Amino acid sequence: MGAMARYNAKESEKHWQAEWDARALFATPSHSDKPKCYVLEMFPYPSGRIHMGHVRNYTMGDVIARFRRAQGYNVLHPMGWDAFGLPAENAARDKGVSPRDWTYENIAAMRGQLKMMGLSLDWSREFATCDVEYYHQQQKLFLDFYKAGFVYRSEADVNWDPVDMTVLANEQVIDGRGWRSGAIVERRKLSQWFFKITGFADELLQGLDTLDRWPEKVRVMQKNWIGKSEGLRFQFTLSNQTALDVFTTRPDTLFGASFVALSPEHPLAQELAKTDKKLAAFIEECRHIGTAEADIEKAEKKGYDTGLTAAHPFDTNWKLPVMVANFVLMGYGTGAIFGCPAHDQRDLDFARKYKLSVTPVVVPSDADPKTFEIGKEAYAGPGRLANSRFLDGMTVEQAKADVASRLEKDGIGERTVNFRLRDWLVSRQRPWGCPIPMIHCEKCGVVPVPKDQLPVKLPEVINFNVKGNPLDADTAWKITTCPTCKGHAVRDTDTLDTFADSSWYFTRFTNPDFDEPVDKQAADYWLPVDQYIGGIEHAILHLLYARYFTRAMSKLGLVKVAEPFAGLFTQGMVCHETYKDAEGAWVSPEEIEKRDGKVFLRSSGQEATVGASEKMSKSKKNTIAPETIIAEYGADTIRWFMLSDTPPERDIEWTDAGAEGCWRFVNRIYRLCTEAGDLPAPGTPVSADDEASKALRQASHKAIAAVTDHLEHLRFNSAVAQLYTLANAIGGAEKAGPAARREALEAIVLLSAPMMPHLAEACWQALGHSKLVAETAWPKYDAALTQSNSVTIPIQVNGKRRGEISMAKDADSKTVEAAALANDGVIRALEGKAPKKVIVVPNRIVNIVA
RNA sequence: GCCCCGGUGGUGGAAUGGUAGACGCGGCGGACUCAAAAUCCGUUGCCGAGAGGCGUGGGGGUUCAAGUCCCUCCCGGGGCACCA
Repeated sequence: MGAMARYNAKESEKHWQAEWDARALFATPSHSDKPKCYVLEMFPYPSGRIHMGHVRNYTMGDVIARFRRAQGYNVLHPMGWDAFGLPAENAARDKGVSPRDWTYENIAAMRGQLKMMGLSLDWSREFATCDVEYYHQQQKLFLDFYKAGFVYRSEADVNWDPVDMTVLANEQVIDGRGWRSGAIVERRKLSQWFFKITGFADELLQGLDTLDRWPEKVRVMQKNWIGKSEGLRFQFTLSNQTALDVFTTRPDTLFGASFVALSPEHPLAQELAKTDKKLAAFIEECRHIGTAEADIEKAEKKGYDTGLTAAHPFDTNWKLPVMVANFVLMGYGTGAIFGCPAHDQRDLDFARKYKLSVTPVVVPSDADPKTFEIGKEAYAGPGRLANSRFLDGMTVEQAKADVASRLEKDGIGERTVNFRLRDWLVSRQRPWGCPIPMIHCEKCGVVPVPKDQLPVKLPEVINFNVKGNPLDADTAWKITTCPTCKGHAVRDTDTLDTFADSSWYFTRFTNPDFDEPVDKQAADYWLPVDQYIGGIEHAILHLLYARYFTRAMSKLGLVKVAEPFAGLFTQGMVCHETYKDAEGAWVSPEEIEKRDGKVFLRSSGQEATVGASEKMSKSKKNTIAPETIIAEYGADTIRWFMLSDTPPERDIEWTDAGAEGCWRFVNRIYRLCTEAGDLPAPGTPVSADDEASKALRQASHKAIAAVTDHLEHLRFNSAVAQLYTLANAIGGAEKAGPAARREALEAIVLLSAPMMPHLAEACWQALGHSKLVAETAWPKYDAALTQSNSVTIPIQVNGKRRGEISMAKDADSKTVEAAALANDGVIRALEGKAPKKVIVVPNRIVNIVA
């Protein structure tokens, strides 16, 4: 045994990364007899540096990729860059650099940082969405979608900055003002491109049921977002002889109606406001309550009586007042409703305020219809109809169907399905995105760019010293000829929402060099992604858009699958303590030091206050730079930290003490392997001859079984705990034979390899192997060795633990019962009483009922 | 308001209805050292000298047995929101 050698992570990691590269171990072959496994993490925006969130995300993905590779799968594990978007434009404007150069420089820097993490990525497939070749293929897809009728053009509101003469993204509008100019933002109508995602609303909803390896939470969020509701659309005839369309999901409550309400934005309300100043003022008031004040006014239901009445469809003598109400949304249904206060809380609040009638028409089964009354709470549950003429006695479902059928027969109603989901507006008036391959001709109108004239490339130089969209101002780029009539025409100067870029990149990874968007053979082999990993913040939009794209592509015959991600995992955030100085300004972790459980500023020695642990963010100055940690301890330590202790779906807190603990463990494994003493040659068969060897062998095989199972289920923290347990067993097994010790050491190296791949290679070499761990199969366990042949069985008396006995495994119940009753603690607890009943659960527990 | 998750030692967290607190961090005691670091050994839910008692947010229930299942309430986090 030599002096304790410390593991030189820096040198070792560089060395093994070079070895993996030299053997191209992670380049995925296009043909293989092995089963496939596609592991993917959400690709990053190239901001310039990786952060702890990336480290956590990519570590988890890498563990799965390496684990599956060792298990004999053909693994695809690619990486790329979500490279279009606003930050590059901002950098270009602020620093005068080209967005292209800025982006590619950031990519180079981040690629270097990711490589330092030792991720088993197939870098040969790397691309950025701003690569001409990628957006070229995306333009072809856009044209395919257009041809198939998945794309249409329509007017839509945009945020317009009248000073900068530009369209703003929602996040660029702060308190109603442009973030850069400070000008009050106006709403403007522009002709915009839409993807008709609503055409797939039902499919996208039903598809959720097939995604059994998605978090329930995400499926619920998507379901709510799509927001399907089935109901009835029908007409009221108003006192001014016009017809008013309303939508309801509760046609059964029609006899409980006490008013009809319009959205303030409803055309009829607008029309009436022209001659009714008070109504105009009310509508104006509603408009103001819009966003910020909504919280203050906190949902007080308000209305205005238009003086019109609506005739009840089943009794034309029955007149309902027509109100304009602030809680009716124009964007949902028809923008008009009938109110049934007894069975809808909003309607009830409204009715009480304006003293409208409240008639219960659905009575719960445990209530008496004669006396059932509505107080402050509307009743929305099941029951039988009452006060409803021909509907009386029916269930809610029966009454819904009956009303719908009658109104359909009368020709004034129709059953409809309503979705909350809207079509996807994809036009962006921005220069750093995928140009929309369309041409506007004075004579021919909107004409697609013929595929053989693609790509529509972004200009080499984008001039930001203009008002508005640089592409629009670039006449040389914009002016073109019409592909149809050869006449004067201009290009569409909008680019696609960057969510489009990330909606099919995983498909492109299956063959990124193909000269069409999709190599069907490759895509059909690799898709769906078996395990997708990313942040919960993408639970709705990115994942829904990607699902939509895949379905649309599937309809076009480009891919076989309808659902792109068979398995989804959403990891938690990385948090850190926050610090503030005496003035209340945020202070970064590097600026403080801890002494005697207190925190002081390094610069002044002043005491600082410690705040809650929060998501690492620049604004709260509580970030830790991954490269600093890697430089200090190496990539394996930071990877191990990210996997330890905290379940992967929860938020993890970065602590220095925890990082040091991880580094100590790295060294402990290294020492166990390098100071193992004499071991038999690799491959020597093991037999358990003595107790100590047998115990160690059992520990090894239990660990193999447990770690394998935990990794299968992404329980990284539990896998980590098992490895600590095995390390403890090896450390305490001086008496075990050399063969059993070799077996245990090899197990711990192979099992920890997906998490700490560089350390594993160094240890594997120290154990005398010439092949790399990255080329070595996952260890197998001997089931006989995962169980001991004697078991400790606790004995309870009346459910309280009073003793324990050691028994042979699978000993028969009578023997166990006799031993239990003979136990001292049990005898004491029984106090001479005879047991009434003895429950023996084999190998687990005995409970004596006295 | 509705829909999801959560609530376990000082702390992060384990636990197919069957020994609550595995494993890590931290603490305490010790060994080695001139000393420190590193390392190693022991110990560590609470009360109690001990026997023992009490303990998984509160209350109730099912069961031989409940952190786990059921009811109810409280607290924290997330999502959606006047969606008719």
